[in-house]
Amino acid sequence: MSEMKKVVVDTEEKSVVSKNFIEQIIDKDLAEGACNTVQTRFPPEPNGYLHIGHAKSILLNYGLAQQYGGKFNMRFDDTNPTKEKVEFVESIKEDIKWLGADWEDRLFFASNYFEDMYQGAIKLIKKGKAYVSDLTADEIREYRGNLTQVGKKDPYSDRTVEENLKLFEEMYEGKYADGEKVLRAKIDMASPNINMRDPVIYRVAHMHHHNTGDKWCIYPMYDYAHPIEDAIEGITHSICTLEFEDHRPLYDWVVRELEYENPPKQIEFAKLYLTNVVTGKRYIKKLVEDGIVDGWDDPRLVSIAALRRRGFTPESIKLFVELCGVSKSNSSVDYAMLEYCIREDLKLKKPRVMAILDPIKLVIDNYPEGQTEMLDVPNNLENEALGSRKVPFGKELYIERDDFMEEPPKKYFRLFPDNEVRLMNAYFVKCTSFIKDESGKVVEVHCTYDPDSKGGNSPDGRKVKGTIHWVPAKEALKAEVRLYENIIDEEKGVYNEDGSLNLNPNSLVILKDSYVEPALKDAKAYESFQFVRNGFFCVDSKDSKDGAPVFNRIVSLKSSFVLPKEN
RNA sequence: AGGGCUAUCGCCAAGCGGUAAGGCACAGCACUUUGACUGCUGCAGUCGCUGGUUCGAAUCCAGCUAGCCCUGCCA
Repeated sequence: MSEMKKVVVDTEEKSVVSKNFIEQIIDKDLAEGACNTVQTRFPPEPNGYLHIGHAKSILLNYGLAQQYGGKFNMRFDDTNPTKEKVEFVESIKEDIKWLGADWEDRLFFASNYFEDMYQGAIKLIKKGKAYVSDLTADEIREYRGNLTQVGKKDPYSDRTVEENLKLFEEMYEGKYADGEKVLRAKIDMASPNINMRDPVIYRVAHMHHHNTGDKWCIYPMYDYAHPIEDAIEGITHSICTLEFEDHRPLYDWVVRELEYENPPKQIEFAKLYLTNVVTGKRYIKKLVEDGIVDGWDDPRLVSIAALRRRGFTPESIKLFVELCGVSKSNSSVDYAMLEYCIREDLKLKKPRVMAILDPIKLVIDNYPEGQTEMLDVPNNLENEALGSRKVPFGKELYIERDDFMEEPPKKYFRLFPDNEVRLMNAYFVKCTSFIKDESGKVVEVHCTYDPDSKGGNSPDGRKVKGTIHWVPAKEALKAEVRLYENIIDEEKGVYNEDGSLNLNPNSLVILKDSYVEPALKDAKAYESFQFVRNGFFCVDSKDSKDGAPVFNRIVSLKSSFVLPKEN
């Protein structure tokens, strides 16, 4: 795995790849002695599946730790039992491992710090910096004011330290019902930053917690809990997304009032958005419910599980995240960039095999009846280490329907009457005739081959312009192939005017009559290949059966060939 | 009495007062047993707008405009 070194000074070119703004902050902190090591973390709430956006955060945090010789923690931010589920902690761990971010022995749960947080709250109360309020949720909202109006003093904010201590302990003991009392930080009801208007830091929730069971019935709020979690773990740079910028004053307030040494620093960056994809939980939920996708890991989605199933690799995602960069401006990265990354990762690593997606039969009239030759075909011309394989060749083959035209337009150099092309890795072949059915559809193409051109070159030195791929009709394996397009209709954007998703009706095309080389019969789940001229494909992990793989197209190959429009 | 943040090519993104990096996309040429790959070439006379400071401004100052975020006992 390559180092995530950013300051690559190419002595030849004298070019310098500059650091992103977070690296610049860390460099400065290190230089000024604000910290002498780097400790980062990824702190998801276990309330859903991870997606490509999370991958950016994971890889950013992990990469920074690596780059600075620091450490990376995995931490579940499980401070709200009403939303969290164990099934998600497992899937999240699996996804992060797959991405290659290694937390070593540092797997933590915010819930393991509940005692520290409780003690911290008592400390705040004793300092006169927190109080118990009896206001209802509605009243708190009302007292808070709004964007243009300052808040009003909470009538309970003048309770004595002793009274607050007693009340808070009673909250802890379970004397109060959910919502009856909260603990508030005493800051400034007139602050222009609404987060500072005496934020609630503890609420009552009589609920079973996946980690702490029934031990607690009061739970800390994110704004109070998060800085404590970071401080306890010795996090130096607490990296989160832009929407938390307004929370930073509160983050700093907590760290300061609780008097933590080596206070962690919160840094915010812009989330990764991709064009033409859906990441919203409720939208995906609806897609699943409506049967439009077959689950959270449907290959058209961009959850980590979906990307994995589609055939993306951790390396490709890492490359993608690096190419996207890190900044503070909201942006939406073109899906084409992701496609570039997976092609880039796979092109030298995977065997290039032949598969016919939409078959039409090709008969070589002068080829001996019943003869089969086993051709030795290199797996990847650009990577000899991948070796070679045997591909049977015979009188009857399948070729792509697109590779034959009765009346070709200009610049068409595939098969058409009287034209000679090369069958990849095999022979030159010249089209002699074709057969149509009653409806006029071509059902069979006939040709003759040049026995001297075995391997794909003619000894007389004549050239052909086109090379097409094929599969032996008898030995080929019939396989289901699934072609994908963005689930969103690219022309009109993600949402319709009524807020519904603007779905692409062609996002999934299932081909039931495709043929692949016999060598692919035992391909295993997640194994991927380049289907020459058709793209990169991956064996579906859900629907493949032994000896009957189903192939997902990960991405097509680029192509500058466009068939001229009819008429 | 609103606050915070952002704005550089179609999409990302460097740039940190000395005269617009790079990647993706796109286009063209060459090569080609993948119309792929690879190689080469092209692709911002200008940095949201308007003023100002300066020998010099994307960079500093002022004012404006646009977009995003914030009024959970969610994270």
